[in-house]
Amino acid sequence: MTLETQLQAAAVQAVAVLYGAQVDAAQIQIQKTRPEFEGHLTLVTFPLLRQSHKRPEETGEDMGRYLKENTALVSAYNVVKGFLNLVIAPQAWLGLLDEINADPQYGLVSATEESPLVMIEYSSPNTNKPLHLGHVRNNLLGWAVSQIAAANGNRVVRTNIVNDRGIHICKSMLAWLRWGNGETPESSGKKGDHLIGDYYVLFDKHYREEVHALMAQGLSEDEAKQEAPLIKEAHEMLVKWEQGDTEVRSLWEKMNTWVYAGFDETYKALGVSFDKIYYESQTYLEGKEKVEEGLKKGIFYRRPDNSVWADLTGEGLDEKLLLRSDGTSVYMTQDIGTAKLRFQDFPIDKMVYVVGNEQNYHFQVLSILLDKLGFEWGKGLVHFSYGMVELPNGKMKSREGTVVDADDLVAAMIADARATMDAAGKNDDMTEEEKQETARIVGMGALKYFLLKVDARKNMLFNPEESIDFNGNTGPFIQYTYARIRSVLRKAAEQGLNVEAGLPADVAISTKEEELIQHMAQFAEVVRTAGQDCSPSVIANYCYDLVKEYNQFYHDFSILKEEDEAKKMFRLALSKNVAQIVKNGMGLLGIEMPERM
RNA sequence: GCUCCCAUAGUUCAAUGGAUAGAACAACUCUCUCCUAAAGAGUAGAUCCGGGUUCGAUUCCCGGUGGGAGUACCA
Repeated sequence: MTLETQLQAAAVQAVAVLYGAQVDAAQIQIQKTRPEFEGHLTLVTFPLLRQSHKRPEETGEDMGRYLKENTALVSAYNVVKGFLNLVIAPQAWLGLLDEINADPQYGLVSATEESPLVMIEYSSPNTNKPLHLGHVRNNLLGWAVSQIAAANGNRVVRTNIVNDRGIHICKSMLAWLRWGNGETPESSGKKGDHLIGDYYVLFDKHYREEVHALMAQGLSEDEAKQEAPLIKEAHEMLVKWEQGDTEVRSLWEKMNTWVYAGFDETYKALGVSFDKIYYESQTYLEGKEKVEEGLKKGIFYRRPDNSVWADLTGEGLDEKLLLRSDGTSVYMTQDIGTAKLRFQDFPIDKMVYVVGNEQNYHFQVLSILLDKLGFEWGKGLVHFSYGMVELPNGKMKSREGTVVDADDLVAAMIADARATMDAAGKNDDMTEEEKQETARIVGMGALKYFLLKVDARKNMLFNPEESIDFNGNTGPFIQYTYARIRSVLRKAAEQGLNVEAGLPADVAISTKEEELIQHMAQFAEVVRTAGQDCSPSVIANYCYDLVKEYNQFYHDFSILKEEDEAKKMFRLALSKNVAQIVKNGMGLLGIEMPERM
């Protein structure tokens, strides 16, 4: 139990005894004491005035006296206006550190058989082009959210819905047939997803030429876009695909295989994985069935042109198309089908979709539709909506060639980490493999931390130069502190000091050390709140704050040269636990910690 | 047009309705005989505008202004 919750409980009791009133624990506001005042934790008395019928200062005095006399937690207090500053007793700090020290998983909760099952969908790529920076944010957020959910005692199923069918795939296929000369990943030396992406771009280039030519002949832009021979051919190919044409299907399968091999490499580099992958080619028919079912039940209606719609004007939204007049399915139909299959496969309690905020409306509608169709978790589905990643010179636009490719980015980050390491020259005794592995951990740590420290909901700016900065609020700064602590602990072990043996029972601790323990203990609460809000950025900023605080502390003295044996052991234990907590926290974000760097 | 989101130092980001709005980067000063200086200490610098709600507002509500997204028989 954290200090805050213990204090809250005691304060509830105090109010009952002093004022004979019942208050909720949530009504007891505890916060960290501002540095300019004496104390560790501060109780805000304003919310209690209704119960005490006294002025804020008097209420603070009453509460402070009660807490000091009746609990072992508080050793002193002072009142400033409506704020009751509490000094926590040294023994309480030692007890807390003991608690943290005893549990390497401190703050993390494991799932049991009865835990809620949370399914998290993320990544969800199209198979016609390689992953870019926007996907990277999605993948890293998805992974972090799933880790945090698991650390909050949920059973987690990570899932991916691959958009492997549709007109966009046909465009790549057509371009490859026409201009590819049988090129393969092996023959070209390109990653499969990049190869297919190149043909997608090639299609677009020729298609636009055709459109321009037609417009020169007097057609309007819309007409030209529809009448261009290439797009007509792509549509024909899509129809053949739907009919199961063997030639088209086998080409489609071949090219998808290339793309998946490419994606797997990227996923591996990003350190993400999935428990269950769904493919739209397998779910879109299910969606049609479900829509027909809804039609029979009268939830949806058919228009004279044969298209099927849902009327959501009662919910304050528009009418939404579910099946085209030719009977083919749209995006929404597929998501309904995927939901159906997932529900068959897993006893889902909660569904989380990690998808960009440009689809807020889509998920608002999906939630209502799933609910109408009888999915229990439909109403409560969570759209974990994240903002776009912008570049200093504007948005990423594939047509303008301003897309940041995921693989290029990963390679650049690792190369840069390696260059920085080599320049620092502290790794001269490492083998080449060790150097490369450390560079990978640090480079990826920089990238992941940069993307995860920002509130997911907000659009963010990705400045390539700043992202590879290793100073300040960055992943490598945190990793560096970790590596330094590990170094100290190694040296301590060489001197025969056993840090694993419990804490010294009796040692004088400084104010800074108390604050550090307080900060560490907060980790449990941070993980809990981050889990409720699905918020990786909260974890990231916590790790940074803790490490920054430790660094200030660390420079005040030399641990291994400390004369007092008990103090030395205490400080080693403190350091060890800071490292452990930071490692756990960063682990939730998918960021590894190097033993050396 | 309609709907939704965002607005904080020069820049990138923080702040369950709480005390004097925190960091980092960039700028300017200092600190390596020292467990890893990829560090630490210091100086300067901000809540878009106007109302409201209350003990108290960056936070909640209303109205502006400025940015972004959605509004397709695309996915």
